[in-house]
Amino acid sequence: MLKSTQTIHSEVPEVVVLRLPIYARVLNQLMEDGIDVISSQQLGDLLQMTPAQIRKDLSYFGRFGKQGRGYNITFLLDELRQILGINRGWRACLIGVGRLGRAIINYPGFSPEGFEIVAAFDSDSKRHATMLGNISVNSMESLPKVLKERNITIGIVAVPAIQAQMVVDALITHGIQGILNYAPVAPHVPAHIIMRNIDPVLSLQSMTFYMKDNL
Amino acid sequence: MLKSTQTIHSEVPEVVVLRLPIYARVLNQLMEDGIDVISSQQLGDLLQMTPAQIRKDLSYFGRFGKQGRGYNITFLLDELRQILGINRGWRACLIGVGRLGRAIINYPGFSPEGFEIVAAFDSDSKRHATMLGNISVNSMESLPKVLKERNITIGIVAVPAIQAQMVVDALITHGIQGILNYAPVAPHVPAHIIMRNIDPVLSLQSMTFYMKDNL
DNA sequence: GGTTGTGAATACATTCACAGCA
DNA sequence: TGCTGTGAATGTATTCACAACC
Repeated sequence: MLKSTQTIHSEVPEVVVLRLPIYARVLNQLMEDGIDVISSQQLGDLLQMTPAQIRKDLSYFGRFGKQGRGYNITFLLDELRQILGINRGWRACLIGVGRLGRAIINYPGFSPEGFEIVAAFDSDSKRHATMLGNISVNSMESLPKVLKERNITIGIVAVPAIQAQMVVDALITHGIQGILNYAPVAPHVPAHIIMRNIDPVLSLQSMTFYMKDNL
Repeated sequence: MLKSTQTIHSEVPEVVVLRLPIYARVLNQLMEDGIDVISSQQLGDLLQMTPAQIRKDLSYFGRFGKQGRGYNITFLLDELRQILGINRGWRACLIGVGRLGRAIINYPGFSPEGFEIVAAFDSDSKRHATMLGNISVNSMESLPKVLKERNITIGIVAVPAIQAQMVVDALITHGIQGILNYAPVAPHVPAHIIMRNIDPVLSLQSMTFYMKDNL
């Protein structure tokens, strides 16, 4: 389904990739609102960014708009979902089922977007074989087997900082391709592994820089 | 306690500010490990970044190192904590005490870093006056009064996407300076308000871009 | 020798501005 | 006319490379 005319730049800047899901989300909302077409100007107003940036970002992947008209929302959303790889489901496992891990399993935002947590692991044997919702907690020893059997490609890490590097190494050894890390530390990973860190404390600590002189 | 010789650039790039907490965290770890001095080279190895970037980042705020030796860890950490404003406590409130909000209140990472959630609010009256740990859930109407009384400057938003803009507006109206937003949408805020978004789904969706062609 | 701090150079990201098209 | 797509221009961030210093 490739368009023969489109030019795909070999290297898309990562900042651009980070913005695509934001575009996809707002387009999805617009679609639900029953809107058909939108210009980069209007999109920029909604997202608080310049129309030129939106057009430039999209131009890395193809020519999706119509001059004089704008972008067809359904079409553009579809293209973006394909580009991002979110037009299909992804299977993830959770490592660490303490308070944080249990909160993650109960987070209702993943599954509607196609991210399904289909296995959980913990190093504490007291937690093994207990159930969390409809998945059971496995031992770390069963990691290789379960990852393979269930075709899991994403690991969600919710263990204490001290264990994070070890867990990440194990995940990578057994074929995980992407890691969503909630541990308050940034483990080292080889270049072909893609990792995202969720770290609310770091966010707060960079906020207070701007707040400390007020009042 | 200002050093008279140091030059403080009037505009520090935001990317630099975002990295400072990362430096502070690793320095804290090194201090606990009993290490006294570290070079930008060693720090760069630990953090997977170039020594030049670390030196340049720090140079925005002063001259903290010693040629031929490196940085005294205790001293640098202390300076960074002061620069970031994390050498004192911050009082936050939580808005939205659904599953996500309750997970946030129970998150054990905030308080050791000086961020204390001292009030909670919810628009659902069935939740009012219930207790979460040792704080009670207040009505949205009491927001102005409670924020003022308890000198709260940070708002943590954990409401559904649809309510997020309204809640953020209310927080700003009543004097909140910083917002940590967990809602899967980026509300609009005036320039003087500093907001950080925590959005694991966006993180996953930008991950899959790099994963979709593997295997 | 070893390491910082920093201008200069390079690399990268954003914005401008306009030709081209519906 | 109205808007896209995109080279060129500008603005920002990173890295280099070296004088200054311990």
